[in-house]
Amino acid sequence: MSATPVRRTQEQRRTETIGKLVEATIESIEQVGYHRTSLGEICARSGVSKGGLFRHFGSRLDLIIAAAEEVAARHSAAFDDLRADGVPLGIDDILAFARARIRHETNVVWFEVLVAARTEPDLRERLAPITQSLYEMIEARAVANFEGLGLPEDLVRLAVTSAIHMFDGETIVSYSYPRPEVEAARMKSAVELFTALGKDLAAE
Amino acid sequence: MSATPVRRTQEQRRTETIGKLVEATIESIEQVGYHRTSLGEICARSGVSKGGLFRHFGSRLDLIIAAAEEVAARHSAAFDDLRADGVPLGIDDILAFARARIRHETNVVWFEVLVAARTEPDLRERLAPITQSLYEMIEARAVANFEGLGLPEDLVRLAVTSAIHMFDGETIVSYSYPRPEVEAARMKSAVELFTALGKDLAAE
DNA sequence: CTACATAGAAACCGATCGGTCTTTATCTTG
DNA sequence: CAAGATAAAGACCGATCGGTTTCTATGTAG
Repeated sequence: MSATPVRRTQEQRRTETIGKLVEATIESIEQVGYHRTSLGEICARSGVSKGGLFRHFGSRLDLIIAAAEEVAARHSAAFDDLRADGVPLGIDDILAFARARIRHETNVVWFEVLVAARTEPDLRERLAPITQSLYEMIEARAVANFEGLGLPEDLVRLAVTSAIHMFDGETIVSYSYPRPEVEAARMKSAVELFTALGKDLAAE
Repeated sequence: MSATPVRRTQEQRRTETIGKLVEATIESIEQVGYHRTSLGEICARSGVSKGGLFRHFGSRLDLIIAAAEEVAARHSAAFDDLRADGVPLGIDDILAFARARIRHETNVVWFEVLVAARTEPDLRERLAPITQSLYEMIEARAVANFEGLGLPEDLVRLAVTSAIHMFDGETIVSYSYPRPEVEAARMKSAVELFTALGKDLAAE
């Protein structure tokens, strides 16, 4: 009957179990939403028992926060891949990247948690710094990308967050009312608009 | 001890109770969110018993849908008030109106339900037509407002929905990460951008 | 190998969920 | 008024929730 008598250190067991729990939490929020992501659901998906769960996380909230941090970290990692060569990107590439990340399955975790945070003070308090540092990271990268082109930094920040918000709203609405043609047209227009805007400002 | 022996017709009792239930549902979603809006919560807020609730609504979902429809109807009514005189509005007024409606407390019901719908097929199916007709109403009004200025209808629709999505995303993020100065600057820039865009297109 | 600490399993708990059922109050109809 | 229909109350139900507790398995240190 064997079983798996693979010998692992305590540290290995610990991090592996934590990893399985966080991954299961992300997947569960993706697939069944924030509120149906119960501890039972997470345990079933991860194959970890409640006892195991509570050894590493003091509450459901702790696990949710860990999942949110992991999602933010993945966004960050995607940025690293994007500008690995250090060559500045065009506005079209940036918008395409932002849109793809926002529409990425992992990002629905962000939407779910963000909306839940509105009415859950504990969650909101702990999510706020994560949200803030995620935006700081994004904006800093955008500013760095356009460095030396004479674009006002504030405007770069405003433009990039505005585009993100637009894709956020579009994505959320598209779950219940998808309009692929309109969404494609929006992407096209956004590229044209922001490109023209960039040229105008750089020309000044 | 009296009580309230006010005589009402069955129709009056019916519509009054339904109204109280829908209103309580909207308030509850606003204040405690979609998922904590339980039947117990709704009954407590409305002063109606579970028996009374289930006389008029076959399930929690039915009541949620009724609340969503009411929220959409209120958006519609706000439009009626806005253009009561029939005079076309400027882009600044339109954006201000859109932003105010999206940030209005009642609209959080829409966000909550929209996000919940992603993972609840029953809700999504029934919310889809409501969402669609709400957008059709909004876009039709926008198109009507700019009639005769030579603006392509598709572009008007695209612009208005894009602005809405941008304010949607901004609003949702602002619950956990409010940035009043950035949000004000965004509004200002949006007005300038869309106004310039409108002039360019009308001039063609 | 022993003693101890950490990791993990699983039964268990009170509270709350959406929904049902039985009973009572109120209104309508003749 | 009486008889029937509709409205509303609230006790009740099984399922599930987050969390606790008890107990076992596994790794670590001497």
